[in-house]
Amino acid sequence: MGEAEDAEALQDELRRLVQADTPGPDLVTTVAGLDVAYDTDSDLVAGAVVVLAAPGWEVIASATAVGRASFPYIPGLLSFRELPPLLDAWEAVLSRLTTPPDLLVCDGHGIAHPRRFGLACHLGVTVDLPTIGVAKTQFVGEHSSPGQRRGERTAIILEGEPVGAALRTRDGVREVYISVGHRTNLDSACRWVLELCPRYRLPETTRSADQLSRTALAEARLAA
DNA sequence: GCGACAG
DNA sequence: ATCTTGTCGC
Repeated sequence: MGEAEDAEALQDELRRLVQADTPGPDLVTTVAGLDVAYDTDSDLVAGAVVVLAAPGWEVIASATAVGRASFPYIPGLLSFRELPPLLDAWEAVLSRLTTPPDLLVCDGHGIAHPRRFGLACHLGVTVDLPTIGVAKTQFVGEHSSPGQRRGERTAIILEGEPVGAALRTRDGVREVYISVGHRTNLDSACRWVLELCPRYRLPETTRSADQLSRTALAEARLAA
């Protein structure tokens, strides 16, 4: 059995641990954003985690982790490539906080995945906190085009099941793709994403984590 | 078999 | 993912 087959089998096992929602009032005061940057001509990777606080989304904590890519990019197995650097950065940022973030926003999909276990699900069951996936491009399923106004959305359907939403975060911009990761629901996910997009198409968490991971990678290249 | 395919 | 600043268009 190859690495890919092992990884797929693990996804089918871990999928059982995904929880649909966290009961109780969904107060969100801090949100984490996570991203990974890759070097063009080496296996250097940099994971970054930023923590933003409502309502202004200022960065209250952040951490990065530089390492070597240990798994290739294979559609459907992205989490096996990105989780190592993300978890390293996650541990670092947790040590700088007194309270864990209320929500983690991932760059990629959650259950909108061939085996219903994308990056957001894998990260969620690993840290056991609410996670959502916010992807810039579609991966699986079909959906109609949502209206051109901010907040409009359509369902992403995979094999007859709703697995996410194509959400317009700003008037007239291309939609983003939202799906549940762990311990949350699609309505809450879309609401949080809209709050995180007061000005741009992508959530402030995504923008901030993306920028931090790139600068961390650039610094690592100089040192190496 | 062929093409598509998150980041 | 990555190559990359200013610039064309609404």
